[in-house]
Amino acid sequence: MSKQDGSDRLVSGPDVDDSTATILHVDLDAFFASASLLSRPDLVGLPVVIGHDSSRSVVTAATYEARRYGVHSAMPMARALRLCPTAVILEPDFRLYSTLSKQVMAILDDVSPEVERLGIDEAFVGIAGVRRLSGGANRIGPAIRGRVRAETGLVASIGAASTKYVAKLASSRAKPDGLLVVPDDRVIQFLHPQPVSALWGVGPKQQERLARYGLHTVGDVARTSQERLSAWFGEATGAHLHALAWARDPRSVVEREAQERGHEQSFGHNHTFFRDVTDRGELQSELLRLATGVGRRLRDKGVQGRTITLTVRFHDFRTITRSRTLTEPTDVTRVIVETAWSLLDALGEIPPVRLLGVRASSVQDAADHGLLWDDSATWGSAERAMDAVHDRFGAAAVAPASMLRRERKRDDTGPSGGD
DNA sequence: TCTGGGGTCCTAGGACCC
DNA sequence: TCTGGGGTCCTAGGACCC
Repeated sequence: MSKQDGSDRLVSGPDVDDSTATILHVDLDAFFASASLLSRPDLVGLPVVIGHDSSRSVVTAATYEARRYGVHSAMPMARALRLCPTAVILEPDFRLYSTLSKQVMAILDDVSPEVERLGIDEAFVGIAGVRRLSGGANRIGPAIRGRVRAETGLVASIGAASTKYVAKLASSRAKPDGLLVVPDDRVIQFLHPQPVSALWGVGPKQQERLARYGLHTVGDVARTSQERLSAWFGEATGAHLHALAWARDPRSVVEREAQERGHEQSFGHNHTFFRDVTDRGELQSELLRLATGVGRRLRDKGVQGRTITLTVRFHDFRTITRSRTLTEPTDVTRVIVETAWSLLDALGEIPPVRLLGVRASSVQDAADHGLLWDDSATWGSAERAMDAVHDRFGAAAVAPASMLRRERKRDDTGPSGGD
């Protein structure tokens, strides 16, 4: 993939043939960092890193100035600071990001009815249906970039092609602050020289495996038969790699399952402790806190999960999961936390714990359990009542007693007090 | 270098049923 | 008596993406 610091930036001129480029991929440049700098103009031009200033934190986002030092997202904060000691660290402000994201998406909705959001800072826009009225990528692209800049102060880069995959790849090469239109007759020459990591789904591990077979570029993969790729990497992966290497990507815009379903397939929370934890009670109360968040989100969405998964990461980063599929799907915190507790109990003696997680999956629309008069139904209505109070008076108003105790304890130490 | 938190998808093995 | 093959569900782990 691109080097993320803009050093291999590629943009197209106004005369490139845009007749086949029916899909745009719009991606905000260094979104969290740029957004945070809107209220800190004094920091513009300096290396700025978004994240928590604590030893177990990682970089959430970095400005291009910081990236030039080798800093990138997901990098441990300690390492980032070693690479770039002058970096300014800013706490993320997700409320601000969400507001700005909605503004940008609204601009895209203005451009075309075919907009598919991908996370908070990117989207596909299908423009086949609007090109008669609004022109092709060469006109719409700059128009979107201009509006985003004027109305939000943010910078968007845009890739355009006939497939989602190539459009997304093009936007990453156009960064920062660029537009790259890739016509169909130039797709192969654009695609094949790129490293295999440019293939969607190829990360560090897969890259290593491909290298062992002498495959280093997308072209190398393209010239390998699908049968051979499937034999080496498995049926699905082989077919996937071969298709992408020839720029075959049949997905249309707004064909995303979650978007059609209206909700995610799973809901989970996890938490990394500031220091490793051995105390059973502390583990249990953290599970309660996590399960409370999960239950709340299920009820908010009107869905229920049938499989509860506990994740435990030990001090040495070894990570295990244990799951249980319930006979009935649930949105009841009590049921979720008791399942998580029993999964934890079943582990017996365990090493010090670094992270705990709780996730509900096999999610379906909430069933009508009105006829069920068991404990969980009682708990369910109690929790719904609590949700309502929560909505009116805020999080502190209602919480299980053991959580309140825990929150007080947290306030005592403070989030960075431990390190 | 010492690794966040939100997710998705794939693989593989075992249980179970027909 | 010892045995096949397909399908589905569940569990665990892991890679990957943003």
